[in-house]
Formats: sequence, structure tokens, C-alpha cells
Amino acid sequence: MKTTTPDPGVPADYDPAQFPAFAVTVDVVILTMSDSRLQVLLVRRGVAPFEGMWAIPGGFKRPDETLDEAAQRELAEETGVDGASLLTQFGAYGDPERDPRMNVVTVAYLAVLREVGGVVAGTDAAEAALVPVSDALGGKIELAFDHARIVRDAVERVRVDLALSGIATAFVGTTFTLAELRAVYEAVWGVHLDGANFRRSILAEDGWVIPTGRRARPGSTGGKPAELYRPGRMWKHGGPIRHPQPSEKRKDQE
Amino acid sequence: MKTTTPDPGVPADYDPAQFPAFAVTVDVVILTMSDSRLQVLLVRRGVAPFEGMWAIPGGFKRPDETLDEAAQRELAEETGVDGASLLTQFGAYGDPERDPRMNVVTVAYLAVLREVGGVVAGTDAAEAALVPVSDALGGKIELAFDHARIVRDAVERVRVDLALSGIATAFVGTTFTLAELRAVYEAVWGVHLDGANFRRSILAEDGWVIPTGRRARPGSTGGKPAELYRPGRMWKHGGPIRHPQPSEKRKDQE
DNA sequence: GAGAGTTCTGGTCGACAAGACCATAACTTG
DNA sequence: CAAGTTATGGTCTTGTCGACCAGAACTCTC
Repeated sequence: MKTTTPDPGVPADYDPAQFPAFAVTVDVVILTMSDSRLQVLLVRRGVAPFEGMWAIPGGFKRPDETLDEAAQRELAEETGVDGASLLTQFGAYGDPERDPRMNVVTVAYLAVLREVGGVVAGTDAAEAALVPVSDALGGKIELAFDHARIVRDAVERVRVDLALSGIATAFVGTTFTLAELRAVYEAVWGVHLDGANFRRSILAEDGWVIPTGRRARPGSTGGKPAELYRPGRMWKHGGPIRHPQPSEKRKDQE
Repeated sequence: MKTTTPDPGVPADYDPAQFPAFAVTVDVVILTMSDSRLQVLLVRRGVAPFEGMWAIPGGFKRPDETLDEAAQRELAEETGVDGASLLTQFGAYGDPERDPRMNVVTVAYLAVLREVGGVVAGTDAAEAALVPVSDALGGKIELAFDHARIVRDAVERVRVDLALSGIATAFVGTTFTLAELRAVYEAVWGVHLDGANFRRSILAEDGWVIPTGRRARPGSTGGKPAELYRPGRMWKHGGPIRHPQPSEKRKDQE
């Protein structure tokens, strides 16, 4: 189980002075719910390469900050949101040809926000917009670099995390109705969930949602005002709703 | 929703010529089952810093290769295994002080192997050994850099992936008994699974395991020889066994 | 070769979770 | 007030999962 045979072909460590140099950037995929759909924040590039194309916000990592701090800084610059706990690192991308200028390795972060519209105005980008992810991934909008792949990976991550973590509450406000929360699951997973069953699953045990006693204003269509809740502590330990599998077990559909 | 207000404090893009330079490395956490325990492959560092300490294998990314290729190359150099499909990227680490020599950002990969013992001899490291993860994480063995954290993240990833992907089959050989497969789940999750129920879950639908018709040689303790199976196609679509939650739902234990 | 021990393999049973569906309450708008 | 809409609670069926039992198959020891 042990060996002392050195391989002369590849030294175990290079001379620290002659390592290959890379630029390291941090890109942030900012997702939010708007118009009952999952949307991503994009900025229009003001400089070459890919000038004029849409891209996800990001920038160079500084030598004196951690990756998390860099992502936090980018998020703050772009949206004004101080979202330390919202950021999740989900991938690194370093294909040699991903940036035509130089060797760039980027670390991608995911941020889920409740509402982005109001804060986009404070950005440093030439132009910023909220775009439905279906448009960004369906080819309707072409993204710079390999950002289409990064966004795709981010959305996939959200889908998985929705069942495994409390990321669902990040989409809604500090107080919310159960219908709003259910809409998050339905939009991200693209499924329909029974309102009564959803309610039961959430209220079955304490700690998921805490009633505030107040009631929401009904929408323009009327209806009974729903109770307002705020998130409980249990969201830190996973999610209460399981991802319905569309008959993957019954049918042998490949 | 749109804006053209530039932020003079932070330019949208730096001059490409004056970006901060980083070294980019790729580290590989190689996990395997041995002695019914989860083990990690470590190498002893032959050069400063942390000379003489244990670390996970890794090396500098080259400008002309992708991150995946770099990880593949490191895995091959270290174990001789050509495991393109075995590698999973699970994190990037870039704290300023993680390497005392310079600014290093490392991208961490996870590799699950069936058997490492025989191939360790071909490594380029000064010394290599298989260590139980409980020792590496429990403080019995101190790791160089922030490798303890990286290993911890890797193990956590395996635990999650075991329920979500077909990573379980990577631990066993091309043919295996159901008891061997069950041992993987039990070792990684630290739980006990009923043999009969496990068998039922696996055989409930086609595609998980395919009987080979042959039988395994019983162990030294005797017993009925178990049937030998090989992995089916369904492992690509998730895992058949759900992670048992140790009464997380019943008791309100914080 | 007989018996003991071990493992594999299939069966049963009960508890529980999840989804479909219905009924009613509460509120809006016209 | 009537009609429409949403929220909320109830019931029922179904399927899944885990605990436990029993027999089969094989090895080892004596």
C-alpha cells in the first residue's frame, strides 16, 4: 500500500515561480420568481469580446479575498443586495477556449432572490434585464462565453436543491402565503401540486412555517385571503416537499 | 428593469493585460471501499510547504487542457486508472491564505474507485496510502493546506450522490453480489439496511442489476453463495435506495 | 456424513406518506 | 345579494418502506 517510486516524467511539484498563470473570475447566476416564472438576471456586455451580447454578471477575483467574498461583492455591485447566505457555489469552468483573450477559470455561484426588479437600477453594467430562463436556455437569447451552460447547470442545481434544502424560502419574501410558496415549487419543477396536500405537508410538523396571524390581500380575482407565514427553522435541515417523479417508476419509458 | 448608469467606482471589465494572476490546481479526492470502510487515498508531500504531511493528490492545471482533463490526468498519474466517467467536480477553493507560497485556486474532483491498492504503486508521489476517512476527518491524521475541508466536502457529496446517482456501482466491481452493494450504502451512510428489503428495492424494477447466472464464492464464514449481478442502465437516472433519515421527522431533536 | 452455523432469498404484516377528490368557509366583484 | 374565486379542511385509496419471520442453500467442524 506504500511506495517510494518517483515518476521522473512528471515532477510532484513545479517550481512555484514558473506555474502557468490564469485569470480567475467569479460569475453569479441570479435567479428570481417573476410573473410566476423562473427568471435570470442578465447584463449586456459593453466591451469586447462578445460586446453587446447578454451575459451573467461577474468579475475578477482579487488576490486578497476568498471566492465567497468575491461572489458576494459581485452580487452587491450588481443588485445592491447583501446576500452572504444566499450564495451557493456550484461549479468551476476552465475550458481553454472559453475566453478568447486569455486563460480564464471562472467559479460560478448561484443566488436566489425574492425581487430583483427594484435594485437592478444600481448596477454597473451597461444594461441589465430579467429574462425567463426558458428564453435564455431555449436559444431565444444567445449568451456570451459558455454562460448558457453555466445557467443551465445553475437551474439544474436549483431543481435538486429545492427538494434537499430550504432554498424555496429564498424566492419569497419575509412573509408569504402558502400559495406563493407552492408557486415556487411548481415553477421550478414544472409540475402541478395540489394545494390542500401541499398545505398538509408543510403544516404536518412544526418548524417549516410560522403563522404571523395576519392575512394577505387577495389578488385582483378575489377569493379568500390567505394566511401569512414566515419561514421556520426547519428549512436548514432540508425541504418538506418531495420532487414528484412523473411515473418514472411505473413505465419503462426510456 | 433596464439601466444605462455606469458605476465609475468599478469598471465593468478590467484591461485584460492587468488582471491578477493566479495559479490554478486540480485536486482529486479518491475514495474506495476497503475493509468495509470508506477510505481515501493520500500522498505524503515531498516538498515544502507542508513537507512530510499527508495531502490529497493534485497538480497544476495546464493552459491547454480543460479542468476535467486535468483531473483525469492527475487521476491517471496517481493511480494509473483511466477514469474519465468517474470524476465529479464538487468544489473550488480559493482562500487567500490557503497556500503560503502564492495565490492558488484549486478545483476539487471526486473519484470513486473499486480497488486502489494494486495501482498505488505506480504513483509519482513520494509515498501513498489508503486511509479510512474517519481517521482523516477525525483529526487522527492532519492534512496539508485546507485538504481536510476538501475531503470533508467530498464525503458529504458522496453521501448525497448515493441517493441521487448511480455512484454506488462505482465502488464495486464489474460483477457483484447484492450484499456487496448493500455494504457500500451501509458504510457511506453509516446505517444498517435489511438485506431482504434491500434486495426487494433493487429487484423491484428492471434495469438496476442484471443477473449473470453465476454465483460468488462464499466468504470464509460459509453461507449460501450469493448470485452475481452486473450494473444495469437505470443507475444513470438516480438511485434505487433512499437515504433513511434517523427519525429526523419524528423527534424534534436539534 | 451429520449437525451446526451462516448467508441468501422470499413472504407477510402493519405503519405511514402521498395523491386524488370533495366539501365548505371566506372573501371579492358586479 | 348572487356568482365566482381562493383558501382550508376532510376522506379515501394507493403505494412504499421497514421490521420481522421462515425456509433454502451452502460451508465448516467434528
